[in-house]
Amino acid sequence: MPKRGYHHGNLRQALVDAALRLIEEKGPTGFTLSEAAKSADVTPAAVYRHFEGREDLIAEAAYQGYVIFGDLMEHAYSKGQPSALAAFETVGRAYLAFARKFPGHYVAMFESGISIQRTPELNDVATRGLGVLETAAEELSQHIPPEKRPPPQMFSAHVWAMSHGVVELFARGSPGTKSPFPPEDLLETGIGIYLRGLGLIPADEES
Amino acid sequence: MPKRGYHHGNLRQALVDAALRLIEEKGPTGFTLSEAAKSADVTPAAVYRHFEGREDLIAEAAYQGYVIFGDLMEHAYSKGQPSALAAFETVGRAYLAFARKFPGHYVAMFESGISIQRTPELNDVATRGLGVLETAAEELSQHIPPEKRPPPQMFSAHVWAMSHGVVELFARGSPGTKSPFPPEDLLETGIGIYLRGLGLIPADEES
DNA sequence: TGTACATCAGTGAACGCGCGTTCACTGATGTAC
DNA sequence: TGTACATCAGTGAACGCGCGTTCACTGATGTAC
Repeated sequence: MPKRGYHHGNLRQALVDAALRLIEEKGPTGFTLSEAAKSADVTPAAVYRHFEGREDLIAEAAYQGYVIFGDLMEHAYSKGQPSALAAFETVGRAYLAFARKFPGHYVAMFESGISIQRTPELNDVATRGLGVLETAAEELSQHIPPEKRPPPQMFSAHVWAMSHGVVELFARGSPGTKSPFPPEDLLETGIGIYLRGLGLIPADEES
Repeated sequence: MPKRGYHHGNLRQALVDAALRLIEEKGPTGFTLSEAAKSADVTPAAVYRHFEGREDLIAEAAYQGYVIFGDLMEHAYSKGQPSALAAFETVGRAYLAFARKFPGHYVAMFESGISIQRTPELNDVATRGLGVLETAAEELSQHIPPEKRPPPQMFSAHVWAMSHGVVELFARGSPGTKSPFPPEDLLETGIGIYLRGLGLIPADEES
């Protein structure tokens, strides 16, 4: 353990971590600056040494989430290469994996009300992660028979929507929205059926 | 206008309406009991004549939402009869229509953290609305070639997830998640492709 | 129809609480000589 | 190596605020006779 002296040593990151933990537990609005400070063993006023205020702290948490998200998506994308289909499926799976593994980040990113355009840096990093999904969709799109090829943006919007829906409804402990299926399976089969509808998977082949 | 006397006349419903307006504008946690009371031209304490407290007021808003939701879903279902496919598609469209037309209710129902099991009445009415989706899925499921027939619950979970995802990401004004397509089209095409993947729509037919 | 009275929907003051934010401060740490 | 000093990360007290909730109350409304 780091020596606990008068100076914290890495308070900035400790506050972000505390915020993420709180956001994960109580939702984006259940989190308070004071509680995050307390959780880092520090006075609320100390937060202002490192952040402009409450919003700024959440934004940093979201930022870090987008960085991880972008890395995971890019890694998944390249892992599936050179097959456009494999790359796309791996990216889809990475989306859910991210939401499961980093629920605090996920909430900070997509449910905290933080605008993606808050700063240019935030916008950049967010665009990168979501861009991977769009790139994968675009590439896969080339393989779709032209007569049933939707615009790639629509394509990726569908997949994003289904992924997000599965996360929100079934991957979280929201009461009353339980499903007898694990979210991984739900997303996997859902995307599989969708891709079959696009003619990307033969009708008799399981993804 | 109702005469503004000492007694309000219909304060209970006025409070629910105010709550719905606030929830729609500021999200489920942005809403406060005090503000709802002020918005109904009444002291915060007056709320306690009609509700047990803040939670109870939100729960009533959600309850009323589920009632409308159930009615709309049932109506859509019967309108699509006797074709299982038409019924299903109409129900799907009704889902989005509800979210668009009653955003306050939608948020109160699915994002406020109110448990569906809060009261038996709430549970009943919620189960009814969502049950229609499941029934429609089950029925349509009969027409799916057995070798690619998923369990009906999985089927309806997919559709629910995509619908919810479209609502959350594209039907609301969440900044940064704009799509060049109207949510109606997104959902319509998304479900269409999905159904084609199940072999429910011939490959060359547009829904 | 008029009067006495019970009901009960609202008031208004008060409460304790935790919030985000500010401010002057202190004392540990790092640097210059 | 030792000392003087600047820096700056934290403290702790204070603020004003709006929140949800309680309470004794008041006075309009509805009812019984």
